[in-house]
Amino acid sequence: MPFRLSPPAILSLLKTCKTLRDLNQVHAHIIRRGCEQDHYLIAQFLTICTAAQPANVRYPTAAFNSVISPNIYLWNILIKIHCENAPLSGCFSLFRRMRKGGNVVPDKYTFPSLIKACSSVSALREGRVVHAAAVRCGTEGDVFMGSSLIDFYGKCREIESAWKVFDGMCVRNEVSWTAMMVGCLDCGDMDAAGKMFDEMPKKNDATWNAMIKGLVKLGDLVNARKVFDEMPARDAVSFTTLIGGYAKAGDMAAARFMFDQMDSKDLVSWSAIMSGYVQNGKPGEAVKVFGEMRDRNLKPDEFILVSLMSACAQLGSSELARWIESYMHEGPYDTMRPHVAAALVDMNAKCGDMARATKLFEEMPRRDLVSYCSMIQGLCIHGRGAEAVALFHRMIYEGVRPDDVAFTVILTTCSHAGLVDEGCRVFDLMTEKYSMSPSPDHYACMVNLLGKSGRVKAAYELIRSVPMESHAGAWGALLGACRSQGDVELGEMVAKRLFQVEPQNAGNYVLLSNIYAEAERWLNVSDLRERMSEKGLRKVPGCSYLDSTTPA
DNA sequence: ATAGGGTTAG
Repeated sequence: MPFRLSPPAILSLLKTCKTLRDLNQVHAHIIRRGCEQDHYLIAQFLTICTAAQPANVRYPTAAFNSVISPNIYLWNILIKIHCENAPLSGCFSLFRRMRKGGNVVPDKYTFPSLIKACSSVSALREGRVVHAAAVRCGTEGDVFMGSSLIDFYGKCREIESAWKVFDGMCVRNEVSWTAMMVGCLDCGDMDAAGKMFDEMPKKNDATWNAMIKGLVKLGDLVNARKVFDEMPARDAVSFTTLIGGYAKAGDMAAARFMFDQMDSKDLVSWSAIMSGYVQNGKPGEAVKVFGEMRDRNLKPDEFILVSLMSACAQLGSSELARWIESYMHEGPYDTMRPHVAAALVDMNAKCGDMARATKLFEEMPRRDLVSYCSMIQGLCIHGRGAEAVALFHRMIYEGVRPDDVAFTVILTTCSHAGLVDEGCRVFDLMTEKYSMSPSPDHYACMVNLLGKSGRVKAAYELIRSVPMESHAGAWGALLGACRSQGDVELGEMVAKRLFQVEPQNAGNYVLLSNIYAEAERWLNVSDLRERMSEKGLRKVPGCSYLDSTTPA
């Protein structure tokens, strides 16, 4: 390093930094030039450090630590960096360190980042401590402080506290009003939210978009669209929110219409339309959108690639899977991030490469619930039920708590593989150890499991005790089991219940009719046919999987 | 330098 750069030169060099290596070089210039105590330069350095390496708080912290007496400006930056990238405990120890020996007084810039860190993990107690500290420092009257507190209490579902802050503020702006309105929306209080929306003196894009999101969340797409249309200037967020709403409602035609109307699509909107297609079982469309995106020379981000991998898993295309993996290998993608790693495992398992899925799974730094489920399901698909059960227990042993989806996956696996005892044990585990109440899907799995092994009576006893309105699927599964076991008496009983719960479902009539037919009780068969036509029910014609891929 | 709005996996 032959030159001694002037501080302004260092600063302009700093702004070009991309990698840790670049930063190291600039840092060396700072030290060489003896600028380590230059507060302004160090402040810029910390900011750019974090922009380049968000997860790495050690480097900016080290640079900060070499400053002998950092001013409040520097402290605030470092605290913010920790609040956005490090565990809450670290943020608080830094805050304590500042208060004890920092020779500085926290100001109105110090607290909002701490509050935000608390709201991101719903740490109510800790947030109250910060609130109290801010009051002691006399900064509670600041608009930023008030707005972050409203957001915090809203996210912690402490709406009364949020109101108290809101009402106590002497100056409010759009952010304060919007945060309060979002608090009302999150509490499901649409009336209060609507009142806030109408009464607030000024709205900006975030306000309008928050209201659209609230309506979308309620499933009220008509009013969401109305607000969208009334909005003075719709931006990418407005479009994307509505696209997400249409996608969740299964209306991909409307989602696509919105998407096509956007004149400046950003990565998030591309991600939203792709995940919409994936959610609605249209993986081919998702892949097509990905192609359009690449035609425009846009670089996909991790969100988009996760959706693409999910689409690939649905297609089961090993060629595409290999392409995606090599594509990601060449780019700046972190395949160890939980969502990405889980998607990779799932894609490989569903595209037939269990060896690759296993390798990726075992190489993960920490295997999370979703990756475990992907692996268990993969083993199930490949007929390796016993290994799937073993993996499920390893997951629990590793301290990962199964949720309802995980239990559905493992129970389906047991049913698929005919592992009756194992399935029953898992079901007991769910209800006893984890005290979860089984969903209709769980009951349906158990009914299939017991039914397959001929224990239709046991299946009947299991679901008789739970309210049947919510368990039509399980009763349907039981009727199917009665059919395959040829149990006419139980079949009749089950069908009678189903006819009450789902009078429109022709499938139940057909199943019972088949049970009668197999028992050669033709009178009952024709009797049932008559009842069906009286109700105007017709069996929906079945079609093969191959036919269903090319719908009319 | 600080606060509010949209996208990801089983």
